[in-house]
Amino acid sequence: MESHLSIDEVAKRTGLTAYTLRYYERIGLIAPVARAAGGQRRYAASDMAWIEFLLRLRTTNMPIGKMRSFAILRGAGDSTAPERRRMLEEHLADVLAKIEAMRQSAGALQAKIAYYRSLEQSLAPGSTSGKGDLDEHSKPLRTRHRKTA
Amino acid sequence: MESHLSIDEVAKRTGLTAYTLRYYERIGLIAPVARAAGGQRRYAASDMAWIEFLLRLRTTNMPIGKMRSFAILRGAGDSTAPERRRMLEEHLADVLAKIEAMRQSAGALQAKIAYYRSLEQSLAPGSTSGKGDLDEHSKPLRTRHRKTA
DNA sequence: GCTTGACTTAGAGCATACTCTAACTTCTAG
DNA sequence: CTAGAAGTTAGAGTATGCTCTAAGTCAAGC
Repeated sequence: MESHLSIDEVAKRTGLTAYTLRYYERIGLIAPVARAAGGQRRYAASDMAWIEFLLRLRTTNMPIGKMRSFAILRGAGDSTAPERRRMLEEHLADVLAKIEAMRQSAGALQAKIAYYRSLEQSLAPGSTSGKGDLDEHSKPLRTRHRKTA
Repeated sequence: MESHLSIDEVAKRTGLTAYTLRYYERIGLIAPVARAAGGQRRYAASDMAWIEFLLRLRTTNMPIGKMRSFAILRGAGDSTAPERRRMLEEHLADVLAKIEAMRQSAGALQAKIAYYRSLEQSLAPGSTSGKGDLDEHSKPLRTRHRKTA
């Protein structure tokens, strides 16, 4: 295990930029990383594991503020494990709901695409029936955004 | 069909705020809505259908800029249908990829939660073996963010 | 006629998440 | 020894997506 990666190495491996890695450290998402002589960052394997976990949270749209809270709890020791678990459970529920919402909408997009295809069929050859306004369908929709918390 | 909803009605039905509805109209996401005497907006059923479609795009994280492009093509008539279809197909591919990424990460979260649970088991009763640093696992990760376009 | 309340507009302000600049230091190679 | 590449910091700037304010208009009720 190479427990001494430079910031550029880490950037390459994680897909984050060096800017972002420093930013995450500044705001407390990543604990202060070890330094080589001269002050350069040297990332340990444990730093990498944590960053990878952060990226999982980011992939699932956890806001940075919550990631920070989580990071702080983590820094406070094992006694915060239950609270961290609860945070993850809550987040997971959000994630699963979001996945389901996206699946639904992906289905609607597929239907729309199919509709466009059939429309192109009836327009391309020479059917002069081109006077339908398009966009005649959509299933009911239920979304709620504001003041739901 | 009540083809004459006020902005507040539409806000209630869509979960958007009146602010957001006006904003969407201003930036060209929604075509200028019909007005009652006095200038007040009156949304037709077709407006509602379009807004619901926009919400599908939003749910699937399409940026407003792309929605705008789509809206403009739509306003340009049926001849732009093929291009719109291509846009949707591209977007759908993104969405499916995102869903898969989220599914993966949701799995990792579940594993983490299970880990916390077992940890709590071994910490709660009175096992004084509480000196493991936690967080010892994570599967490989592959993400790419910058300069991939 | 006057107030009230819901609407209108243009434009300012805010939250989130980076992204970059400026000025400086330090390591490495020739 | 010196040039260049790569790193450092604090802080400014940018993109996105709203969200709200200020000032004004309009219809309806008292």
